[in-house]
Amino acid sequence: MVEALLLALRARDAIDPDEVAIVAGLVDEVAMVPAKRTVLKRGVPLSHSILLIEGMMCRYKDMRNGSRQISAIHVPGDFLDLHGFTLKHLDHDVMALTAAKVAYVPHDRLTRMTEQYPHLTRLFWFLTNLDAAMHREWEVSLGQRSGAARTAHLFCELYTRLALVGKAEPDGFAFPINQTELGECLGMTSVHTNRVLRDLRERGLLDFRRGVAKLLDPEGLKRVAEFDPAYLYLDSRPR
Amino acid sequence: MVEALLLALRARDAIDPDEVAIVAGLVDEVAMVPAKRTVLKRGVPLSHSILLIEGMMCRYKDMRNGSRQISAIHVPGDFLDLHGFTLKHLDHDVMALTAAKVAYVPHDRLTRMTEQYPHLTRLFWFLTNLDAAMHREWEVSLGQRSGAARTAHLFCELYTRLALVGKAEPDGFAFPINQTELGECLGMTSVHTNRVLRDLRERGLLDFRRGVAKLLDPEGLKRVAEFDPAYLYLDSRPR
DNA sequence: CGACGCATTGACTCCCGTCAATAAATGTGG
DNA sequence: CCACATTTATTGACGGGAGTCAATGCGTCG
Repeated sequence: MVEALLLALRARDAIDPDEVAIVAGLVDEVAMVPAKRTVLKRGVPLSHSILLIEGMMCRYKDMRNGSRQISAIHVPGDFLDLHGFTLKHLDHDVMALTAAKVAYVPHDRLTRMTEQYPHLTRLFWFLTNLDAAMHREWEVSLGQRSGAARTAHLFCELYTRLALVGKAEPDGFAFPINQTELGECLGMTSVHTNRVLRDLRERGLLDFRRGVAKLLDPEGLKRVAEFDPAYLYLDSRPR
Repeated sequence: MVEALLLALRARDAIDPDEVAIVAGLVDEVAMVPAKRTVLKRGVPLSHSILLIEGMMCRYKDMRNGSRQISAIHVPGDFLDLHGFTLKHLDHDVMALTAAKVAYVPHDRLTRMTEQYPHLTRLFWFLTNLDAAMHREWEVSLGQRSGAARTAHLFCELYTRLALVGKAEPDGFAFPINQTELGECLGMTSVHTNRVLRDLRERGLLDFRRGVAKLLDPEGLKRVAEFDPAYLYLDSRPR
């Protein structure tokens, strides 16, 4: 159940067998979620956090005019709302992009973890700081990168993160999202997203169609994106 | 020394006197920093976190073409790099916008805090989650808001945060930043920033000149910005 | 007083949004 | 398996917000 989470943690620090058991013991129930379902609404008091086991989800905020900004994409092994443990309610919504499987982690178990297991506490704290690091990189994308570079960057990031939990193919990955939603990640309209995707395809960099991403030229894509995975903290060291 | 931090914490949860002493005891040395100085460089191993006592700073990332994105502004009471405690090195730089006063908090003291004081640990964890919430709101600004709305939003946010630590006047606040740097927060060039500021001034919403921001029409500014302070979590409750 | 940083403005360009039409893919019921 | 509806992708035409380049003005300070 927590295998993907352990892969993510082990990429950042050593986890001993006791800790594996404790992490596994955090999970209460497991549930299935249909695609497109909003699973967390802003402002609602929280009593548990949700670990994504299978599928993909996203965090987003809606504007009054109907537009939407997606602020993060979630892959298996990610918590959707570990930050909700200390925030107590969210400032954003979370929605399933695909049918998904999730595990519930009651906040009282996390509280107990903070009382008894400081190293795991720091690791979980690290996970929320990693979320923030990704948010910062998205700020850079939205503020400074061109449409094409920002699109390329998103695909580089997702490839890296999915590969870490064994969900990527050698040349690409499944990314079941439409162009409207992709545009909502990138701060672009679906029309412009479509044009950017055509441009990247014609340049032999990326082919994204029908929910499948093929990295035609990974190195070229990284170059266009100015992608440096340092912000993903893929170095195992004591935390 | 830690008064502003305590103001920020008390706005979010009750702090008992023992905890005040522990927080005060986290601080090691205090230092002055001249304006424009980069105080933290990405990638450098960290052994302490830095609390901002006086002045303003920012987090930023530089692009290869010389452009820069500022991803956060810091006010007194903010940690510049509390996330560095678990990340161990930063993914961004931090620079002083003004002359500033900072306090060093050794990581080993924070580690001891995680071992002995779970409630304070959760509060400090909360602070980093608050950073992430602000990053998310900036993503929304950069992705969805127009230049004028995003500028208005930034000033609304800063007014709220500065007022919380007693650094705002009734009708505005000191914000010692030039239009180039302001543009780097907003993902715009300095030229366009200038035009947006003129527009907001002519509309009677905001007057920002020579490092001083006057909110001419706070309600109108909030309306233009679609500013909802919920993401700043200004509700005191057990964490 | 002169140098420098910063602010302001104009002219021009272009990336990207808007509006709209059409095609292609997907789903659904009979 | 077909007919139809719905969603999604694609493309064109047009306009506007924001970038670029460049000139000028202004405030500060050694």
